[in-house]
Amino acid sequence: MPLETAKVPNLGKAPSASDIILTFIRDAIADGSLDQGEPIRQDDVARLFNVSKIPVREALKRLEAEGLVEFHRNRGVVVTSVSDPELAQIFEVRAILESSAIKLSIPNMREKTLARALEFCETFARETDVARWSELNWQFHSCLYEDAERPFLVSTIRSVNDRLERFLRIQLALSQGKEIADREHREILDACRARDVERAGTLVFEHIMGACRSLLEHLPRIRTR
Amino acid sequence: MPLETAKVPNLGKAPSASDIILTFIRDAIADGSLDQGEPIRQDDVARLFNVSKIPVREALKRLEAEGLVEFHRNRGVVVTSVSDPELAQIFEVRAILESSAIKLSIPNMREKTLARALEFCETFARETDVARWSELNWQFHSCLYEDAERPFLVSTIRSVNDRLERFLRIQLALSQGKEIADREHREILDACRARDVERAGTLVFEHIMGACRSLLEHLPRIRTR
DNA sequence: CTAGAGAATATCGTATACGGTTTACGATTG
DNA sequence: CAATCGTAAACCGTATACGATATTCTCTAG
Repeated sequence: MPLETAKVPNLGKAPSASDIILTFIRDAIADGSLDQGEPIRQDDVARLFNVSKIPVREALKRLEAEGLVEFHRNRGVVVTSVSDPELAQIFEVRAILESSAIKLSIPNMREKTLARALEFCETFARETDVARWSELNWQFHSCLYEDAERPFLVSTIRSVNDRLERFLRIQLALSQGKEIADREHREILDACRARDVERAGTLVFEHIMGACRSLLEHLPRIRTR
Repeated sequence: MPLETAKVPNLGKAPSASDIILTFIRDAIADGSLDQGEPIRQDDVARLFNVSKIPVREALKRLEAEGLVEFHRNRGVVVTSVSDPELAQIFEVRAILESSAIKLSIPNMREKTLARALEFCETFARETDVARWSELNWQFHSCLYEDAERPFLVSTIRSVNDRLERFLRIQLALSQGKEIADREHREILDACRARDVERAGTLVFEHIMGACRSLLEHLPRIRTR
């Protein structure tokens, strides 16, 4: 009598306290509620979740490895500050990886994928809630890389994107930010339809570096470094 | 009276217990003393260092974020297994990033850098201690990317390399592995001297993917996945 | 009123402790 | 004898506790 294995909630994969806290802090950095340079008090977070510091520290250690926070011995954890040149370099790595991904993807790209990408593109264009733009933007991008069948490449891109998330949200919210993104998305899609590998790669590269440029132009940075 | 801030050993960053354990376990995975799939018992490591489990767990959490180990809730931590396709994808990302890095580097490459690279190249060729090959190989590669002045790109390459470290050591130890690497290093160096950006990029890409191929050919993998 | 010493406070890093889950294994039953 | 069950041991995740370090406050000397 095999029990209905399908609909049983999988207890084995229940997230641990540190998993939940990890996601919470990562999101808080992404949406700007934790600004760069801002300290993260372990006891505060622990109290917030009614847990001890230990799962909090474990979550923070993972975020440290992801580059989102920094530990300062005996002084505490702060959200990593990103200087302009660093920001440009992170965008550049993203551009390198994403343009490679789309080049690998196009030769295998199915009609169905093109249709889904168009769908995401239009959902993005229609969405009025600023908070969701970045998420829909990612759906469009990652959809295009799916047929490359390179999960590791995509997850690497994802992790670079995580570092940029807070800035991407700002960039899209800039005047024209979303409109320009939408226009460029459609051009990229056209190149994919035409199976023009080189053009698509170049467009993706420029799409990303363009976002970087407009961000740097509009960010009045008063930071120390 | 600004003291030489550059060369003062930064006491503020004295390594914590978890830092030391992190390096220890990472090295153990790199040199093969911890094989893939092998469990890492928190209490054992703690006893080894005469500390509690807590710094051990924090180190493991960082290694989890680096992709070197996996937590299985209530069952323990194991060294991440890498399937053949995954391995190929990691090598490919490395090839993409390193070929881009050298292309960005060559236009700014100084004579001094070329001289240093040649030095590393020859030290690598002369070295007889298998254990040091991989380290010297990295010195040669990273030296070539220095003039790109892209620290983030180089650190991204470094982190991809960390995932491959255990396999790179195997690859270099294969018959002819080191000799082929040496020959290709010299070709790459020639292209750099000639400032031939495209050729250098292609050579680096092929150098890395070639290592990947020879590794996959010679790895008799009996793993489940 | 200011600079500096010293005490009080906040926060950190880690040890110890413990309940909960998984694993190993011998007992039990069909 | 094989399969299942029950129990004990091993191991994990997290709470509590505490010494160490950093920071802030207070008080005093100049």
